[in-house]
Amino acid sequence: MPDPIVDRNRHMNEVTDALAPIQDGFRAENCFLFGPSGVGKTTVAKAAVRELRREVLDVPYAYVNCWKYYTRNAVLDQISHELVGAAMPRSASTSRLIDRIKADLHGPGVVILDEVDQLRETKVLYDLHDIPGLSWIGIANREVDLLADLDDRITSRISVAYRVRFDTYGEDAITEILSRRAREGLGPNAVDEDVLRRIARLSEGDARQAIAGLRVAARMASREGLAAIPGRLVEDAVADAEREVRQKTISKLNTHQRALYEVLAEEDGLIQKELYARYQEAHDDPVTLRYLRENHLPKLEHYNLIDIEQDRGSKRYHLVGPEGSQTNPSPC
DNA sequence: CGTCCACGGGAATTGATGGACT
DNA sequence: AGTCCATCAATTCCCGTGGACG
Repeated sequence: MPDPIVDRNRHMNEVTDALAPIQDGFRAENCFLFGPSGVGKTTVAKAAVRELRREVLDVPYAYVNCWKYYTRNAVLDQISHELVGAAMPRSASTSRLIDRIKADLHGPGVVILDEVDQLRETKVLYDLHDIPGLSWIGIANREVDLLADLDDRITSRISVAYRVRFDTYGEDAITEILSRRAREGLGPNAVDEDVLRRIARLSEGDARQAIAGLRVAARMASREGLAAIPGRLVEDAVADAEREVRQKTISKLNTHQRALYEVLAEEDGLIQKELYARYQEAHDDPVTLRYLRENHLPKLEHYNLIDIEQDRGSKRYHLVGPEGSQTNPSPC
């Protein structure tokens, strides 16, 4: 993790400003970071908190990924664990968790809510607001998603003083990011500036993807016994990196999601009803359509494994990704 | 219109688990 | 130790809404 974050000074300053009141012992301003993936939102949020903790020792903080912990209870549970570390019996009631956090928190504290737009129960934002001293940094892809979901009662009580927009990284910035990584991880001359630039260009502003590409390229080169990364590996490396990420995602799917995925692998472009019918045959313990719609389908979409095309009254589901993807028959 | 499709709110059910009560 | 109660997450059931289409 590089210390000065490439090209994010302005963003860093805004978040730092939002947190500034903590240095005087007050509650910080809530702030909200949004922008596409791989542009450094999470990195900036964490760095800002780290910097704050350097100034004001022991400011309690917690990091919660709302994609993973999406219920009110799960979020609060996670916070109570991280904020003070004290273990609480699992499955404590929400109100007890809140009391617990209130009791443990003396003075200001910060919570980073990553992927806030994935929260199912936005009420939790209100809960947090109700805890003296606590403030949050919300992270999401698009601003509208969060605001649309909050109901009025909540919106009117919670103020978000800072909204920080992250734009896509340009090629230069990505190249610079890669260059630092390469220098620190691979030595001073392992990679040509030119090669880095090509990796950057292929990863469309997504730093995470670019870094993965660099890693794969380095691995390929060292496997060939080379000290530097030759340009000819770039295309393959980036494609491989994408495939790797994808494969990893697929391996994490549960049986329902996998069944859906496999149905689509056989027959692409089904509408919801058809997809559900096929899924029911493919899975020996199928869940309801309602539930699929609420959970598994959005999940697959979020993982960027499927693509949904609006086709008049219905929706067509497609697999996303490199054509000619080999179906990997290895059972896990 | 009537129908098909999809969406999503909300109530109800089930099962696990921890705590209180006896 | 045994019983009962509360809470939570996961899941299902029921259903009104709304767009598109013939």
